[in-house]
Order: sequence, then structure tokens, then C-alpha cells
Amino acid sequence: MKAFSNLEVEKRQKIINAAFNEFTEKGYELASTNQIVKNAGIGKGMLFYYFTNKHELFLFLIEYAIEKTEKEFLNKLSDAPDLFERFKNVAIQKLAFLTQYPNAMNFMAKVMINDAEQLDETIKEKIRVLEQKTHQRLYSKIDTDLFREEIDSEKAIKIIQWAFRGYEEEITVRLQNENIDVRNLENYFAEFHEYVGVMKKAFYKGGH
Amino acid sequence: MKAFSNLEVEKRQKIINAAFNEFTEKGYELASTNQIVKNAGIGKGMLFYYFTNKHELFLFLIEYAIEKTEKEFLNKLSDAPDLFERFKNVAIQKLAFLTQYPNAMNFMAKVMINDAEQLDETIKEKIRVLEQKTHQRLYSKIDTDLFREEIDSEKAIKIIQWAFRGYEEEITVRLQNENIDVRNLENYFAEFHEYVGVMKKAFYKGGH
DNA sequence: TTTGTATTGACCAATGTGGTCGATGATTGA
DNA sequence: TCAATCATCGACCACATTGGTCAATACAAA
Repeated sequence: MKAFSNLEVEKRQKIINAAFNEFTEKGYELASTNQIVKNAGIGKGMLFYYFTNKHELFLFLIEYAIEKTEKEFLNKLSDAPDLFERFKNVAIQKLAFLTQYPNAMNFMAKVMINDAEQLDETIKEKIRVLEQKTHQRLYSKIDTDLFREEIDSEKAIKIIQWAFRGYEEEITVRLQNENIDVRNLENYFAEFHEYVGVMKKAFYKGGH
Repeated sequence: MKAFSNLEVEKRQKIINAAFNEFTEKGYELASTNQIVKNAGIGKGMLFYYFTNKHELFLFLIEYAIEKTEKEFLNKLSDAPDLFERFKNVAIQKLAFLTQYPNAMNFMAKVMINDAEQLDETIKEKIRVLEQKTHQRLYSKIDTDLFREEIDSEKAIKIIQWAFRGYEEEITVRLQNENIDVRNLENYFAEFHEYVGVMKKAFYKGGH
């Protein structure tokens, strides 16, 4: 345990990433420690020198993902009252987080859907707290006066949220097919703003 | 092969469903024929009596899913020019299809994402054709005059599509948590229409 | 040189894999 | 009624993979 935290950051990160990938792809039961050490480029013995067994590795990854998500993503979110400003900020922070901690978010998502039974109550509680904090950061103190009067702002917010998620997924697919070209990211942001513009016209006052 | 198609429908369906589930959950490589026969309630030998091996079973499932999707879902879709009428119809047809062929759609989705390398070119071509037909049924001859002039209708359509998908996923989650109560489906449809109402006000003319 | 830590991969028993096959019911046709 | 065919099972096979161990090192510090 001490040994692992004293590793050079690069090596540490390579192991964490290999583990993230394996657990995310196959789930807890089917994830293979052999695959993890192979992809991490370390000998089999080392994994069990750092972590006493598969389960402890798994728990470490969860704690790690929770902590990073909170400190490096959640706490950096904007609290602008304009819903779209807030969501635009979310997109930016998410991109930054994903480049620094790839797979951490996917891992968390997969865990919560499929491997909940592996978690004891204290970790489940941490996850619940994180979810609640996220929800609060995202949706509290939104300025609903910006919405057109005849529109149910609560439902509108849901719709907008779904649209953002849909766009995000579409971008993810595109980036997997084409090879990620950093120069193109500008195009994506331009397109992104166009979609935001359409939604503002649709839901906000003054687009009449 | 002949043997399998001559089975009583109920038994046939139980096997198909067990196989759908296993392949959807674990992907082609990790899917276990032992699990399939256990969940299907048949002896190990029978699976290889019906299908010569795992791969042929897999191919059969794909052909089956493609055929059913086309005949029992795609061909029944409405071609109303009003986007919302069309999408409301999609929701209804999808629900009907899912109750009759659970997991067929999930299976197809999983296959296309993860197991594309298992497919030969003729099947890939069939899938491409199905995708293209689906796209055409969903989006051709939409009446864009219904949209407010100042709104980019093409982008609006995308947004609406994402919103429908988001709502669908939310309902799916809710139905998994609560136990499915058929009486509640009416409530869901009422809620569904409210969301449609909000979007109509937002994107269509005459919501001034 | 000695001591202690990092590192490896061959090795282990256990489990699971896709697939086979001989035995046994069940159904049919003559 | 008897034989032949079909349907069904699960024990069994060789093989691959599993999570985890450990004796053997290499290396660093003292």
C-alpha cells in the first residue's frame, strides 16, 4: 500500500489506467488481473505486492475515482445562474477532467450500474453524497426567469440536460471513429455554441 | 437447424432470450454457452444440436434481430409529417416491440458497438441497410414549416431527438427500480405528452 | 558484505471453456 | 408390436484462464 503510493507518478498512472480499463470493460467478476498487469507493463507479482488482492484494488480505484471527481471536477464547476453558461462550463470542465483522468468517469458509471454488490455501505454512502452534491452544483439557483413564461421551466431544464448529454455522446462517437484531431476541437466548440443558440432561442425570453 | 425452427414457440423463445441476454451482457467472447443453456432450461447437448457452434448461434441471433426489427418495428412506423406525431408513434411502436421481443434491440446495439469483428461483410451490409432505412423512416419528409422561422430546424430536430432518447432512458431506469406497474404506464404517457407540449411551445410556431 | 526492498514469472489448485458422445426417452410408421 | 428415428440430457474431454503465491533474484543503501 505504502509501496504503491510512493511509485513514480507515471508508472502509478499506467497501472491505475490499465485497471480502470479492465474493470470498465468486463465488470468486477470478469475483469482479469492478468490482463491488468500485461497492459500496465508490470510483473504479476507486483500487483499483489501493491494491493493484497483483486478486491482491494477495486476498492482503491473507487475511492480514487470518487476523490478525483470531487476535487478535480465537481469543485471547479461554475455556479452561474444562467443554465446555459453553467452547462457550457460543465462541458469544458468535463473535457479537462477526461484528458487528465481518462476512464475514471466511465469506471464510476459502470460500477454503479453493474457492480453495486461489491461495495460496502460506507462506499455506497460516499457515492450517494457525490451524486447529491453533483445534482446540487448543476441545478440549484438556476435563474428560471430567463425562460419564456409559457414554458414549464422544470421540464425545459430536463430537456436541455438530455440534449447536452445526447450531443456529448455524439461527439464521443465521432471522436472514436475519426482519429482525435485537436485542431478540430475548435470546430466542435463552434458547433456546440450553435446548438446552445438554438436552445436559447427556443426556451429563453426575447427570442420571440 | 431444422430442429430448432420446429420447436414450440415458447421454448424457442426462451432459448433465444437466454442467448440474447448472455451476449448482450458479456459480449461475444465472454458469453458462456453454459450460462445460456442454464438460463434457457435445456441440456448442454441441445444447444449444439440446434446450432453447430457458438458462432452460428451468434449469427442466427443477429439475422433474427435484424429481421424482427425490420418487420415488426421499422415497417410499422408512421410517416406523419409532424415530427412530434412521428416520434410519439415511435415511442408506442418501440414499447410494443420491446414487450414482444425483449433484448433484441439491446443486443443489436451491443453487437454494433463491441462485436463488429465477428461479422462478415454481408451481415454488416444488412445492418447498414437497416440503419439507413431507419434514418429515412424517422427523418424524411418532416414538415419543417411547423418550426418557428428564427430556429434552425435541422439542429432543432437533433435536439428533440436527444430529448426523446433521454426521456426514454430515464423511464427505463425508473421501470427497473420500481417494479413495472402496468397501471402506471398511463401516468408515464401523460408525463410524456407534457414534455412534448413543452417542446412544441419551444420549437413550433404559434407558441408565440 | 550485509541487509532490506523491488521485481519477476513460473507455478498452483480451482474453475470455466466450447464442444462431444453414448445412453436413454419419446414418437413415429409399418 | 417392433424397429427406427428423433429429442434430450449431462458427464466428460482437453484446454485455457483464473486469483494468488513464492523462491529467486537484482539493486540500493549502509
